[in-house]
Amino acid sequence: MAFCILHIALDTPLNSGFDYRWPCAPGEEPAVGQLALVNFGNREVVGLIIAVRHATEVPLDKLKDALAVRGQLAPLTAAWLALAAFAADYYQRPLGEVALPGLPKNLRTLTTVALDRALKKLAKGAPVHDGAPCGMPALNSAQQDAADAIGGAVGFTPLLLYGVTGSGKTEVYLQACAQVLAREADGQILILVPEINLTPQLEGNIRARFPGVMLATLHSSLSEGERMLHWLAAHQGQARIVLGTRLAILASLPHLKLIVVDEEHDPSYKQQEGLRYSARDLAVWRARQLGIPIVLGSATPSLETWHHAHSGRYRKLELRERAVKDAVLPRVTLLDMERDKPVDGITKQLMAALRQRLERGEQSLLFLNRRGYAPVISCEACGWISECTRCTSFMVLHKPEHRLRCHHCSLELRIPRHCPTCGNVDLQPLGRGTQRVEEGLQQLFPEARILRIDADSTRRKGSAQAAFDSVHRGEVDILIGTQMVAKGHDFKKLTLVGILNPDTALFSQDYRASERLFAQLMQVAGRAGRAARSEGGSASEVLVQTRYAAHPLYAAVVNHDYDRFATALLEERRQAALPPYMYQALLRAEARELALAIAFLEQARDCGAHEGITINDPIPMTMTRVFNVERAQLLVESASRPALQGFLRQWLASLRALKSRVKWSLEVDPLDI
DNA sequence: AGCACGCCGACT
DNA sequence: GTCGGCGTGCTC
Repeated sequence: MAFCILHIALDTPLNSGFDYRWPCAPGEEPAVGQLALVNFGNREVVGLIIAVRHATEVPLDKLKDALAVRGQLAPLTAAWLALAAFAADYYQRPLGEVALPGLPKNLRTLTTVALDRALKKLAKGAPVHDGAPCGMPALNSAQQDAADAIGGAVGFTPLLLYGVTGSGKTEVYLQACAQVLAREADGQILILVPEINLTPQLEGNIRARFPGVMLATLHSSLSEGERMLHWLAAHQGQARIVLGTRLAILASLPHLKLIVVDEEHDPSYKQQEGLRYSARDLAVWRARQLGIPIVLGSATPSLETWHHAHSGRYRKLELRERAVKDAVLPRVTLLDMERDKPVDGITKQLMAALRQRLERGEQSLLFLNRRGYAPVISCEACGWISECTRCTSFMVLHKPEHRLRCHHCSLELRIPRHCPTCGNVDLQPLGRGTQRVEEGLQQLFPEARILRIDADSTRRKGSAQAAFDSVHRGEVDILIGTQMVAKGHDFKKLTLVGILNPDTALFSQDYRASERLFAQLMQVAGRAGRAARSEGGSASEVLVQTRYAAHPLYAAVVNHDYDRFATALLEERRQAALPPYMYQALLRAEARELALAIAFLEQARDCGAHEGITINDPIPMTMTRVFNVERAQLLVESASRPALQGFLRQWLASLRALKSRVKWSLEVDPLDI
């Protein structure tokens, strides 16, 4: 019997290509990009055929026969395989580890019968939404120009859609989508959003706008069954719009014609474990490879994107006004905490503003990016503080649960009655989290309806949605929340945003902290005053409590001037030789003893040397210990991306050869250093 | 990563 | 005499 050799990528950390025999007549070989079921070790796994050959260097007695080829499924396209290969190469991981986890699990584990059933379900009539088409709202001229520029772009065209919150970026996306759908008979569009809780809103918009057009969503909270159905709908070209979070960048989209990355600056586009890819960067690569336009939308673009837009690599489309007529940007005022000492974390001026909204029946939002009651408790007598025994961090006081909790290893303790070192019973909470602010507010405004939204208050499934709904229905006067409340929601009756304690980010070690703080302040400020004044909306304002009212970042926030701020920041980065003027990779090591991790990194430092590459000294991570594991890292830099890529490839080979017992990993383009 | 094989301490 | 600890090494 004639056979061919299938070169198959498997989800293994090392050397992901394995050869298998497949009995078949000449001319009837399976296609590259098809999935195959094989015996690997003593288990059955599904792999991806990446080459079909007639010879192999593997000794014939080692070769096994592949068990089955999933012939009923169209092969993944060469373009998709190229994307996976690029990502594997760029992030220095084996191909199988990139390609296979990107596929729905059911595709890998399902019996052929179940797969056939799913395919039949899709063939019979995909879940297409119908309903009365609703018309496109009129765009202002800047929006129209932007939509036309996107819709009419030919070939690889990266566009930055730069517009303040409320300037109507979503409308621009939708109208550009309409143009592309109308022009490209079976064209597909990929829309990426940063978080799952933003999808329902946009999903509703898209369904209403494009009745009869199939929309598939891809994000981590789908059930496995749904995920496979949606993935297949995209893979077979039935879904013409795919809306998803970062993992959707690896969706199979054979007729992709436009990519939209909304809030492109958002850190959640960066995967923070396993394959640490940037969905935004892969999206740009994918657009270039396919020769299609890509829109990166943001009110506060990442400095990388800003840099490209100003060097001419990306085209900048700007929306200067809020889209709703008469809606103006909220007035931002700094409240100097040195002059107006806060009580219960709230200054007199902010308190007066809250009282005024209560009297007018309007809503207020207080933003504090710190959950729990207090970040630490301490003994005033001996100076003991509630440190985690497993991490380099503090145990946070959670008063409603009567617990101390470590936010890094989730160690929980009952609140000690007395100091563990000196026995003093007077243990004091230091600092202020959302729970404590909520408690203070209830005393200050006993008549107000106060709601706290943070990861603790929304632990149960669906409770976040329920909380937001009750705000929308006007059942809440004062909303207090962490970054969970900063994104996406338009609260029509909200006219006051108070920012309680943003200063810590100003003096952070992390050079990206100020960029992130600005984006966060703009985003949370954007929750206010979205309704038009002519529709009864009143002037809305943002009050920022700070001890550093003279800081240039706050001046830029007050003036809504991201241009100047970003341009100045970019110049600082250039002078300090930081990204985007420098390309970085981070080697991390972890061990029970810090010295072991450092020793490994020193070995790593000494076994690599290369022209144009800077290898820094190993340093312990800021949070050295997490869950009793000590961590250290080593930064590698180069002004040339290709040089860095070339170096990393050979460096990793020598690191593997060290056969160290220390657990290590490499991150390319790290966000947090 | 899994999952074997493999060589040394406490149990029916 | 076995059960099982997790150290080393392979998977076409």
